[in-house]
Amino acid sequence: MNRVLDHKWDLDKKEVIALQKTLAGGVIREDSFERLKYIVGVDVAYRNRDDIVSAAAVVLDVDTLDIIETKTINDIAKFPYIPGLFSLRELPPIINALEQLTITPDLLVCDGNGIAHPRRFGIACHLGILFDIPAIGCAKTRLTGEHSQVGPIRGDFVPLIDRDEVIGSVLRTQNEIDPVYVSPGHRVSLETTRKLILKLSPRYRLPETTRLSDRYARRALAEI
DNA sequence: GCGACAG
DNA sequence: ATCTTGTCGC
Ligand SMILES: [Mg+2]
Repeated sequence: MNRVLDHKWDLDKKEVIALQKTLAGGVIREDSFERLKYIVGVDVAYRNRDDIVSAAAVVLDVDTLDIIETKTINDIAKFPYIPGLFSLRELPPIINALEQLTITPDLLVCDGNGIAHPRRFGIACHLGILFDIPAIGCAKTRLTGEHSQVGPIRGDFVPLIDRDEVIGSVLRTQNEIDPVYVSPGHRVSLETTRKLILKLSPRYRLPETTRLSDRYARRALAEI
């Protein structure tokens, strides 16, 4: 698969924020896709000792959740982790892994937020925009936004709100288990984002895409 | 200035 | 996210 857009990555904090504000204008928050058959989960594993990182892209069939294709790559971290600028650290290796895939996936699932971000441009938006492919984000903890308490049953959810705007959902994927924070990344609506994450999380708190990509990335890092 | 803060 | 020893359980 190939990018339809690219930009400089060697930027300082100030430049990244400016870039996010510019690219955020291109994010599409409504459903805009033909089909959602092949779903790809992406994640990165880190080794602090030498800053070597491994990224994995795992393609699943959305209906059976069977693994269709997987690719892993090794790289070096070139940007620190800064809340709000997460995509600059994690996206380079992820893009590298995605470009190794022979299949062009219909949906990108990120381990982090989409528009549930201070500038409405989390990692799922950034990745979705670069490939112009539908994307959604599923974070384990909150970055920004407020919400009321969510019900205890799988499927229960409450809106995540920031500055009078709904930016995502706090979704219970398993009964009695901590909820996740889901938000649109690109070309997917709030409702479809919830429906997809729920479908991808039939047995565990996190979607299979996130669980598998995390596992493959760590396995690759352990081998070098 | 203080507190918050995806992975 | 990673670091980090032993320890509990199947
Ligand atoms: Mg991760």
